[in-house]
Amino acid sequence: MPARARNTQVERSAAMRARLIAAAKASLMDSGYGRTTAVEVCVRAGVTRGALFHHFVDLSELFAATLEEVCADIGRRSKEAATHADPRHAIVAYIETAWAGFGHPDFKIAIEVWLAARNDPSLRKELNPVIERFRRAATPQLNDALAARVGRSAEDVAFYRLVLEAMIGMALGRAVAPGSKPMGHEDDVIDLLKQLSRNRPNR
Amino acid sequence: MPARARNTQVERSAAMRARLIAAAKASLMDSGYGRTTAVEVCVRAGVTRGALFHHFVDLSELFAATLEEVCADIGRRSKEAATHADPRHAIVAYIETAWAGFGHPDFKIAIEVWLAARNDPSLRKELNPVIERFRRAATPQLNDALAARVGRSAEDVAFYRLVLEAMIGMALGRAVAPGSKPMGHEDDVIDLLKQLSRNRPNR
DNA sequence: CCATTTGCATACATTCATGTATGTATGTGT
DNA sequence: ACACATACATACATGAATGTATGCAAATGG
Repeated sequence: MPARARNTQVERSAAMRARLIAAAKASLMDSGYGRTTAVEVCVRAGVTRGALFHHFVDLSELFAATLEEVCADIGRRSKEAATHADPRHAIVAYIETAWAGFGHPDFKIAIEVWLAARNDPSLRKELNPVIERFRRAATPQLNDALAARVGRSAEDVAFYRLVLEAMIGMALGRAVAPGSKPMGHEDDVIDLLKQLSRNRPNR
Repeated sequence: MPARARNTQVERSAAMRARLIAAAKASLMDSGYGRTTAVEVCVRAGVTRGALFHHFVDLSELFAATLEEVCADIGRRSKEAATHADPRHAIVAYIETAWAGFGHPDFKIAIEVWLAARNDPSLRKELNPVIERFRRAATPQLNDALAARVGRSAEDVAFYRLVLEAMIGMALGRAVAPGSKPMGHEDDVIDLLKQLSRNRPNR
């Protein structure tokens, strides 16, 4: 294949699509869903709305793609963190990997879109597959690999839920804080969770 | 004072104001902030927008009044629950009273408005006093009565934060669930928290 | 090298929500 | 009873956001 002077058309197209998604993420990050309009996204991406509606038939489709990317990021970060996690305590390791995902500022994007989907039926329909996949992945009864890590007894599952809900609560707190700044006590809570998990009756 | 055949003007005015707030709560509850418009509220209240803008100069003002009422409800429910709570374990009692507030479906209304305030500067300005009051009330370092209940050591505060964040996480989960239905594991998590608090090193 | 597709911009039509200005009837104080 | 205020409705002006239809230049392929 001959060396091309410029990028091929499909490459630039994919790059534009990625730029639009990145712009949507940025806008969601610091303006929230309510103010993430088509023009807002396009201004950030440096294109007109023509470009946007060429790549996405709908705003809902753009948001779905955005949520998908954010979820993928969360998963990737968690996976990457898992390689460094404490191998002796499965739950402690899980806490670290999960917090690598939920504790990241980008999780605010997921919250924004997710919450918005409740109201907009079109958006909800578009987001449904992504959300459902995420929900299944986070439910020990439906995800055996997860159950293997966090345990299967009722107490284990309850503790797992506690960990998750606390993380989500802190992520929400960050999302509503001006500038999405982390609250002061996040690390304290995570440390406490690890400590509690170490002291739990053995499985 | 002679018995009046009809309500006085100010009474009916206050009733109308209350009806508008109730309509806003209902709309926020099942349509979310994004779809809670002036017409939506007024249709539910059975009046025209003239009535709304007569009682509230702004939509932001309506939302502020709504959030204030919801926060008051939460406080009232917590206070009421406190009379029934376990008197032997302060933290256990606190968990019960707090969950009486956060666990109530109406908390979704607070989440909706609160999150929206991040984007809308006018709304944020209007809501700021209510939010700030709430934040102070929920911070042991700033609320001595609370500190007396949950403890003052670093570990105590961390545990208190864990309780709170988990409750908020569950409230959010309920808010994004279709129909705002409670998730299955809420009571399990609350029970676990109580159990954990009983096993904590004494203060 | 020409025909066609692709990628994006421009312009338009439509919807919808806000806020304001104005009108009116009913209650209220003197 | 009369002047005035209050409570709400009606009508209007404006702005913003969406989605679509159209236009054009560049890339692709036969």
